[in-house]
Amino acid sequence: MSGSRERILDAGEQLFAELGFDATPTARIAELAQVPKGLVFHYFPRKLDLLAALAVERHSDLPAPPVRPGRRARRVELTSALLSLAEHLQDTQAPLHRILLHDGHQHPVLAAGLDRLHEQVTAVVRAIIDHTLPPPPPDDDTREAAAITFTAAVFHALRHRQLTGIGYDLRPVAATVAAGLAPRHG
Amino acid sequence: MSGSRERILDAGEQLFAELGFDATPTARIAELAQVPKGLVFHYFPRKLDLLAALAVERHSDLPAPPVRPGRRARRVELTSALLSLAEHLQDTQAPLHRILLHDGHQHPVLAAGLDRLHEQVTAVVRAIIDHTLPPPPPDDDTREAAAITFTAAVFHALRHRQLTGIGYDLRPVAATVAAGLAPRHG
Amino acid sequence: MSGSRERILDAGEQLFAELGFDATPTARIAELAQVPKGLVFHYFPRKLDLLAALAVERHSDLPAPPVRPGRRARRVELTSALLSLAEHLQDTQAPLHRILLHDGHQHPVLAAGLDRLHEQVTAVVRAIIDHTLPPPPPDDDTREAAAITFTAAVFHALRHRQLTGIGYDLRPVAATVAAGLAPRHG
Amino acid sequence: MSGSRERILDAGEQLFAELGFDATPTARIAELAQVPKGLVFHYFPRKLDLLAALAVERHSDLPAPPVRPGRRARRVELTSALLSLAEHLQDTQAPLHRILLHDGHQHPVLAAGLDRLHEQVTAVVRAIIDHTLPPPPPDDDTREAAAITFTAAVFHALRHRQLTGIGYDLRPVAATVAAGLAPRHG
DNA sequence: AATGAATGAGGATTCATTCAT
DNA sequence: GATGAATGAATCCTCATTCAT
Repeated sequence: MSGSRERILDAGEQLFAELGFDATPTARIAELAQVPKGLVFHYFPRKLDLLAALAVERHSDLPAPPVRPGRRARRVELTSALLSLAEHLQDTQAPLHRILLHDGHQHPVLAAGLDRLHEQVTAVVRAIIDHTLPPPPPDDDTREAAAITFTAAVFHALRHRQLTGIGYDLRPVAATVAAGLAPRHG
Repeated sequence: MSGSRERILDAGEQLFAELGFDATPTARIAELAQVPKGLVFHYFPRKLDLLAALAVERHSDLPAPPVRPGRRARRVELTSALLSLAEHLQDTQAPLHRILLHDGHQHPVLAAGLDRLHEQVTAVVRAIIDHTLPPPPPDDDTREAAAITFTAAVFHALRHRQLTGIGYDLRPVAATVAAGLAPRHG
Repeated sequence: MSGSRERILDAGEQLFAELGFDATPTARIAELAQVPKGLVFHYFPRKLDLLAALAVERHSDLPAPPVRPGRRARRVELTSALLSLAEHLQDTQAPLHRILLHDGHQHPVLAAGLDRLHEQVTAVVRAIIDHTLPPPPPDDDTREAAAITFTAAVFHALRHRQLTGIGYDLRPVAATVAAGLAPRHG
Repeated sequence: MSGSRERILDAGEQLFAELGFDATPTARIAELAQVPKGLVFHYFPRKLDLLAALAVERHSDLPAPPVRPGRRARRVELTSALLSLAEHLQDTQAPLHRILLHDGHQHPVLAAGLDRLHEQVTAVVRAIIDHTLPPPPPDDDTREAAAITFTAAVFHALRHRQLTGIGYDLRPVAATVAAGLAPRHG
């Protein structure tokens, strides 16, 4: 059993998330993983292979949307549910997410992981809409457009935080999306 | 007259946009600028100073929104105006914008430039709303929320294109934003 | 039964001939031999031991000279017989020969193998002279000198091909050697 | 004026000749040249560029054939002149010659240098024949064949010495070549 | 201001070899 | 005998930065 390989993946995940792929020396990964430098290359012939392995082996499904099903929802709850999803993502900041957002261009597998994450967030947003929007339900296109809109903004917020260290206020976005889902005049 | 300094800035702008800050050797900047390597450090003691100088000296105001004022606008034109703004930004891809999006974390001045760009885009979106949304005008908060929402999505689209090389479809976003601006039931 | 050992020798022979001793990683030998890396070192504690083993175990006698004994030969056949020997050697290019020519300095056993090969070629050339040179027979020294001369040139041709990939034209050499064997004025 | 560059070339020439290209660490070149490691790469971005530069900048014309023109020559002098050329080459062993013989395959420029050297040696041999062979002069083809034969053997002798450290006896070769140049029976 | 030689600290990667199982 | 994880020294090369002129 090779705990070393996992420790290397752990170390890579942590350091790539923290410093970025290019700025992380393999020596430091080995150090953090407490393995000799050569072992990193035993498992991952090139540094890039470690990055790719992370994208493949360390993806995790997004936690289920934090809504209480079966409860009668009101409009105001849509925005707060959306915001709590966003906050959750910003606070959690899964290391892999940071990596994908920062180094998604380094390898096709990373870009794929980014798309996957995008789709996952959209799915959760979709679910939130379905569970919290009071009837009548929106038509499919409207709902999808709303989900995509919020997802794009969430990604921007994550990236913004990564670049500046400051959270991005998504309340206006949640409000706009909620408004876009409201029934309109004929 | 020191055309050299400008040529160095030009070269840095181009290469940082293309390769990223870290991946651009100063030697290559000197080469592209056709100046000796030492001169780069004469004007910009550290590589980072060149990057910062770019953010300070090479920002440009966003072109005026491509709408014809004084013309009676209809709802459909709001989304198309928003989309043409987004397309314009994606197509133009000012080098400095690429730099800000990719390396905004390298220096406070860059983060500031990013905020500035954000505000500029929001201003243009605001103007588009004002010029193309048929009466009655939305209240200020609603308009602002819509502007912020579209701006966030535009930034995500720019970054998405930078990472994957593929344009991001903002039509659903424009539709949602437009819907969020429509008058609703009491 | 340890077919593994033979497969390792096969792989080493092929790769050393192709890439040279220094440029051949043991890992690649193991891979080609389809054995685990550790097994290579089980049989051959040092990489050099594998090379030496090749020189000892993989030498083969040169094929008999391609002449039909008992047949009346004419002068012209001497040069063509010499050339066909040379061509045969250049075309065959036994892996071990390539190894000896390229890495003869790595180990005394290799140098010995090189001498052995030299002697074998000389013997064949000697035989060709004996079988194809019309009477009167040359004196021993003359014949030996001719054999040595052609052998040296053959080795140069083999090495030339190894370095440049281009065959070396030995026709002038064969002609000179044949002329040197011809009876002269008192 | 950069004496450093020349010192690096000197060091490379010496060490490549002594140890071979692959077995010579650039660090050791820098050390011998008494320059910092980085300077080697300043002048020769890749190790191979240094090797190629040697082939281009360090070739030297072969010294004029050690014959005294205008003097009446006898047959015996042909063989001794050829041998003294060979001995001269074996003793001198210009570093570049060792490099070409050992690493001629590393770069096209080296292969070209090898051809050049071959041609130079042939030219000298040709000149020796012309100056020492008593009349009647041989026809052109015969002379050329003799020159090529001796050249091939000289190269073999040089390589033999490089591999084994032992000089190769070219007397039989010289004798054969001389015999091949002698006038024959019709 | 201008120049390019000089410097040396990394940094990725290779690879023979060892060793516990 | 067989296995592949483990080891770490060695090596090529990169690059920001300094500095003498």
